[in-house]
Amino acid sequence: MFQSVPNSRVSEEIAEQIKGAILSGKFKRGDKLPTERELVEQFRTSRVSVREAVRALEHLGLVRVKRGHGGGTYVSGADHHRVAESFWVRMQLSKGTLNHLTEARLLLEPGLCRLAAERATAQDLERLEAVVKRQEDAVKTGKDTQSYDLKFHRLLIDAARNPILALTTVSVIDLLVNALQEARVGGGLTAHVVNFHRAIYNALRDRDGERAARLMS
Amino acid sequence: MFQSVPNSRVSEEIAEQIKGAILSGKFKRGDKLPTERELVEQFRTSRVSVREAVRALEHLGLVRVKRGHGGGTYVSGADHHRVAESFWVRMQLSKGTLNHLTEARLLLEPGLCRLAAERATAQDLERLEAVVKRQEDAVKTGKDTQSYDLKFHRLLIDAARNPILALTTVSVIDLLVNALQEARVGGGLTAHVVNFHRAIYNALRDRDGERAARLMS
DNA sequence: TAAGGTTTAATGTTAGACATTTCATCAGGT
DNA sequence: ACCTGATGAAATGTCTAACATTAAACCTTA
Repeated sequence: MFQSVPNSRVSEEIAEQIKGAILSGKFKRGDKLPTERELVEQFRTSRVSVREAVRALEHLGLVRVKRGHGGGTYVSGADHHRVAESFWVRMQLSKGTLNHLTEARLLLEPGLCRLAAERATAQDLERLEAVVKRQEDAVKTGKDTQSYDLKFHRLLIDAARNPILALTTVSVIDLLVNALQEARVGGGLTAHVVNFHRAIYNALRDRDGERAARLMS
Repeated sequence: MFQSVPNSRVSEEIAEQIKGAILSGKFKRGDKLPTERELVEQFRTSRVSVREAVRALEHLGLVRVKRGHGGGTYVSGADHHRVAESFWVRMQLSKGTLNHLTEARLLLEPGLCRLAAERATAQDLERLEAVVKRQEDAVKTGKDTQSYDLKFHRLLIDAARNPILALTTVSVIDLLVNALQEARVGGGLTAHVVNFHRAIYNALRDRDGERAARLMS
């Protein structure tokens, strides 16, 4: 019915403008925004408000702030950590447990498998196979395989080409890995896991989403 | 190997402490935190740092700040809007579309149905049925049904008892509803929808997760 | 050439004043 | 009684200006 009124807080107005500039591509990943002092001049406001706006963008995961010489505000591509933190907080508020995280993962990843089976490009498959291969080597030589494990899941998530599901799933996995590491619950089943990865890769290559999803569970 | 060093920013240290107090239950939903000035005294720091900490909690969705007489910082229960905003930003960064949101919803909700079929309490079922009934009445008298539609989905999500999936799904639905409203894409299928709700309710009552999930798709 | 000190450019922090918003209260007029 | 408007009080919001800290680059010297 009515239009929303302009933001009452100066910093929100500033944040909106900068956010718009980033999302519209005026600033690209890695670019440096003007310094706080320059922004103060451009927006004709105080440093306090500018800093508050920059913080807001930081909390959105849109920028990273570095201090010291050569520091400043840099546009940072895709950072899931803020969302992960929100998830974590929400879980504690709701008396959630690690089981809830696992449950979420178990719901999300098979679905992502189906999507990935449809959408994975040749390059996606290539990368996936490379990781599986390196993981197999690592298993044989008894090296640590967790980093390959994570990389496999990340690649699979990217291959599904859905930014929302990707952000969610990456956050969930990140929390799970952290929490399990905290609890010293080591892998153990490494050899087992790599076989599954190989099988999932094969299913994706054959565009068999159902089989991939089943394996993922 | 080594422990992480304490947060370099004063405000982060403050935010951590307050967050801990809230999560540990020292402050409950609706409680009012001390005023900025009081916090300055307690933490022996400056108002700027305190304000920055409070903003961080605001961005986490943990507190709401009101100005004016009777204003202050209030602990706010469950607010999904910040996560929804993160989702939205990420979608724009990744050139995502509404289809991606729909896709996510289509992946999440059937899964939630399965969980809800297992876990819904008598009270959950009661509330769900009440909403379905009211929606049926609204359809007959030609009234607007969207609020009942939303309520049904919210209740179903809650019944699944998984805070992470709930937060995600509520955010996705919220974005979808907003975006569709923006695009003036009205419902139209209201009568159709309510029949599905009734059928899903029946499936949940019968603890038939599979059937409920299929209907939800 | 490598170690270590110095400069410098940026953000981080502090202090204090003033502006604004919001609610509560009370007075006055209808 | 009841609406209307003026006043006051309590909180956050904003501005200014100085100083602290950090981290990269540069320069000096053994």
